[in-house]
Amino acid sequence: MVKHLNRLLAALSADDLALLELGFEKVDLERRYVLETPNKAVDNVYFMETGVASVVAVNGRGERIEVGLIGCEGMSGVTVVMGNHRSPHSTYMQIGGTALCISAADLRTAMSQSPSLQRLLLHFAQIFMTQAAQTAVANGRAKLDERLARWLLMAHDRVSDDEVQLTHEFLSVMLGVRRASVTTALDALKKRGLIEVRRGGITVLDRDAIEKIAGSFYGVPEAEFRRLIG
Amino acid sequence: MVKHLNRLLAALSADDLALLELGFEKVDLERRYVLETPNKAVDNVYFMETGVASVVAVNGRGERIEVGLIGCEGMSGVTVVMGNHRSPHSTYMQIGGTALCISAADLRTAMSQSPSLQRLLLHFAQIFMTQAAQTAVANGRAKLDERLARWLLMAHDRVSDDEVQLTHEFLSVMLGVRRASVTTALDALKKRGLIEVRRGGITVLDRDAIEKIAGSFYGVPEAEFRRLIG
DNA sequence: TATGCAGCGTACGCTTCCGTACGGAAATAG
DNA sequence: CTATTTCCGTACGGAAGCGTACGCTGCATA
Repeated sequence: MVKHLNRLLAALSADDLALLELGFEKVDLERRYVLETPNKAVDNVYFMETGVASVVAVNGRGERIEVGLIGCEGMSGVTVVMGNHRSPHSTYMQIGGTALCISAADLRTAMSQSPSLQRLLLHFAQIFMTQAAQTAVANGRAKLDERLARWLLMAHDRVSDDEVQLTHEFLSVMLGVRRASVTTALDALKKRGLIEVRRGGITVLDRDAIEKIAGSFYGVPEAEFRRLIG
Repeated sequence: MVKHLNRLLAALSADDLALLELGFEKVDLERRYVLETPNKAVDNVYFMETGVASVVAVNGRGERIEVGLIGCEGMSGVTVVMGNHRSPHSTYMQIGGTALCISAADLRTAMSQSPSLQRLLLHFAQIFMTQAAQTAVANGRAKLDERLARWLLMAHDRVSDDEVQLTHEFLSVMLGVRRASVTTALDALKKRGLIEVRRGGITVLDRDAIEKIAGSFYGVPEAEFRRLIG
């Protein structure tokens, strides 16, 4: 039996997995690929294998900011799990990768047939909600270097090696700050030898030290994941 | 038949309501009363009638900040609806009031007996999640006056008259800023004639103008509520 | 090999909000 | 009625991050 790269699928029973696998299609998702559009029905749900997607909100001034991050530990389309068809946020790939795609209709059917499947996906929805809440905490209370550290750790958790491939520009959208502020903050980490910065990529060198900077702004949803899914 | 003050209960069918009403107990909730404690099992769930409760997170420095607001449109214990027993946040009364209280166990039983009840409560959970996400947006992108306007509007939606009873100190915890910053920001609104400020209370005089200040930082979860629950 | 562009480093004045703090006014208790 | 506590108004220096902008560099294309 093939082990799934996606940690939600890896946690499912063989029966529940079988319910989903009929509808699965493996897809490549390039950077900037749009998984969900605000207030439009969600047609497909993606169980990420590699790569990272962001859930992003836009305000009235056209400014964007990230409210959630999804990688191999999760899925897009949490709204579908909650019995809904759309959400006010957009979701797109931040770092390219692959995923198993299933139609929202097929997922709904599978969930209605298996309480244990529904249970697991609802648990993930709660973790995702906790992530959004902790993002609110970080945005309200943390300094830029702490928020940057938090984001790097969350991204690091979701990539296979130590390299996070993205530009300062993208990162600035995630954090809701200027591109120049990101450059400066990254430079501070670089000078302390905690990361390596290249054009279009950041390599994590000293994760422990970065965790110290992030402090309690990192780790709450991650602990919930371990508790609820394992 | 008695109409329920709580808007979730008001939206339920007679059958679903009957499932819950056996377990209900009407309770008075004073300001500062704690409904949920971080990482402890949730014993009771409250369908608010009057008053306002806050879901609050604490960071490693002991600073607090609000991630969600609950009034007559909702319930505490969203975590129970998602099939869980606890959450990393605390919930307590911000403005005293009354609620219908039901044990988490009874709520779980009722939900398992009625898919339509589960559906409605899940819809509320999604609205609550949207609120947390929008709080992240506001904390990351909005200026203090915008966030204050947003909070006043959300509180105003949840009280019967135009008076919101709370101190600057409480409000500063909600917004995650200094008490003095709240005083200054309120003063600016007062000078424009949009609110009246008294010791321990704020009266909304010109809601439309306050909505203009809040801009798109207010209204997203409210629209979701209308769409999903009505 | 030249050209263009996306991405990065840096700089400067400015705004917002913080940390701290002091004093006065309104409510509450003795 | 006095004492005490809670709450509110205000002030000042300072830090963080913004808006803007200019120039350099690595990579891709022709």
